[in-house]
Amino acid sequence: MESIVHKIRFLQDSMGPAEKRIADYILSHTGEILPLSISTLASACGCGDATVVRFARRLGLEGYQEMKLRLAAELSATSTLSAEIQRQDSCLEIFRKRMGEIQSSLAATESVLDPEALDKAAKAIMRSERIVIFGLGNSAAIAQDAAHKFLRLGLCAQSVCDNHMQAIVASHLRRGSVAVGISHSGASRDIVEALRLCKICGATTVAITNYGEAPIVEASDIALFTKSDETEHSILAMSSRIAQLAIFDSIYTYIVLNSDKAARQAIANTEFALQNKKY
Amino acid sequence: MESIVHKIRFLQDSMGPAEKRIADYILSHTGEILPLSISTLASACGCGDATVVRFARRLGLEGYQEMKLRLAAELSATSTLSAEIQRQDSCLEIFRKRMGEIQSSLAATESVLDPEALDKAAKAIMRSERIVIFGLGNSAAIAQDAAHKFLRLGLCAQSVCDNHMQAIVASHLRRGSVAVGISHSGASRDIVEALRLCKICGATTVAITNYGEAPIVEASDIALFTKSDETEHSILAMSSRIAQLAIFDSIYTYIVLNSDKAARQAIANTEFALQNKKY
DNA sequence: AATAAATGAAAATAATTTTCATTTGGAGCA
DNA sequence: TGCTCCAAATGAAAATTATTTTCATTTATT
Repeated sequence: MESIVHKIRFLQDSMGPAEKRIADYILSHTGEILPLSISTLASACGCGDATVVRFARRLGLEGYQEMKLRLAAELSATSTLSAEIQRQDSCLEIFRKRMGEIQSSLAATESVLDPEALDKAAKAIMRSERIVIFGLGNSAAIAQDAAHKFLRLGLCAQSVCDNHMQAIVASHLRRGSVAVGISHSGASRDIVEALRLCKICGATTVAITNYGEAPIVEASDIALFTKSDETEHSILAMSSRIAQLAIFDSIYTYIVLNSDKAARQAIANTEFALQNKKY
Repeated sequence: MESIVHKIRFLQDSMGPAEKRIADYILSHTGEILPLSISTLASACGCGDATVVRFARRLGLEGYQEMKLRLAAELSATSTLSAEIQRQDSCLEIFRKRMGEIQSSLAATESVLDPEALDKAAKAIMRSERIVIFGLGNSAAIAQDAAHKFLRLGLCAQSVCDNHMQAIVASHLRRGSVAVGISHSGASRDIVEALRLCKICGATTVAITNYGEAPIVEASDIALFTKSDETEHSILAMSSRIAQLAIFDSIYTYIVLNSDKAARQAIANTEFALQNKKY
């Protein structure tokens, strides 16, 4: 199940001029296609009806009808972002609108995430003998959450959220360790420095950031990018933080699925150990 | 913009028998309507084509076509939860599937969240002279993140993630303070005890949990519920954690929007103070 | 029995798909 | 270079299919 819009973009170059016009038109007027009949669309693109049908078939669909249905489905999935949060909104309305932002940020992150880098990071963490995760401010909570996850798996993980401690810990890492630095801006001085130090000491370094050009990227062996469009009120980069959480969660899940019985046992042990903390 | 399915359910009773059959059929075969032509559907419902058109018009739509488009859009919004995470999935595929879980958990949370309780909690926090947030394990990261947010607003907030400290801090609260306890299960002994103590001391207590019957609810003045369907691999209640984050984010945003200039200035000051921590 | 609402068959309209003749852009060759 | 041939691409129109409208009939209600 793939996105039609993606597919159009992908196949665009292998099309003849008339079909390419259709592709262009749909990509630039995606939202306005739905009410158009095939002949309206065809004449808007200066081509015959048949070409539109062929175009739909090329996308692997039954015909124009199905294309419209699929587009409708996709648009609804994408267009939750419409609503701007307003001053008089109730808290629940804000929640609802935030949901949309979260969703679109996750979708954007999915499209920029490098699949190989992600797998590589997961494998490195799974096999490492020690994992340290650096975060400050905003990102400290994420670092802590990630460490918590990995600890439950029985891995030797630790979050370090104090810039002095980060320097100290970094300087004692070695080959076989993995260091993860989290910084939305990618420009957090202490995090970047710590990661550089880790690299010098031979550890594998992973960066999680929102910006491709950021200093933190150079200090990392593996870079994982989130994506969020910061609007006025998302000063705290809320949705990029959720994308970060989701990245760690995927890595966690990947490790659970790909590790031996021992790791599963470790999870069970954790559960058991926590049982008597509850009513 | 209302849901077609909702509308059908709502209008169902005011319809004649033939239209009601259509309503029944659509409600019980929602997913299978899309490829059907109007006459196929009509004969499946034992009625004429015209009745189907009338049915669509009654829903406020142009005709059968538009109804199908709307249904397609709605279905896609609902049916993201389909994919189970599999052992051989790549990390990115896991990410993609997690996105769906997050989305459906947020939607479920939105539907169980009590709007008044949420506004009440936000107002209590906005006006309080001191805010403490309790979390342990999983929830510690959320508590920390929330405290971080409120601190940026210039509020007197603090996360406490050590059960001794929780008891100590709780015992010193008083009227005008707000205590927030986060526990997915709602049964975390230390959190519940701390919250009880807070209540005795006169503080306003807020609980964030996934279960309506949980002990933590009784210890709270205001209860906010998340909702997540825990499947096999969501042991760590990932998606409920995201719902918790989103709740705090909504509260944060609400406060930003509803407070005076001073709070906005506080945010700006925070940004400024952090500037020289970056490259 | 009178009336209004509901309904479906069939006609009218509209949309989509198929067919097929024409065009277009090379590739091969003298 | 100019020519022929071929395959791919294209659109007009025909054929098919789907949707909508009309209107006579049925059904329920007063």
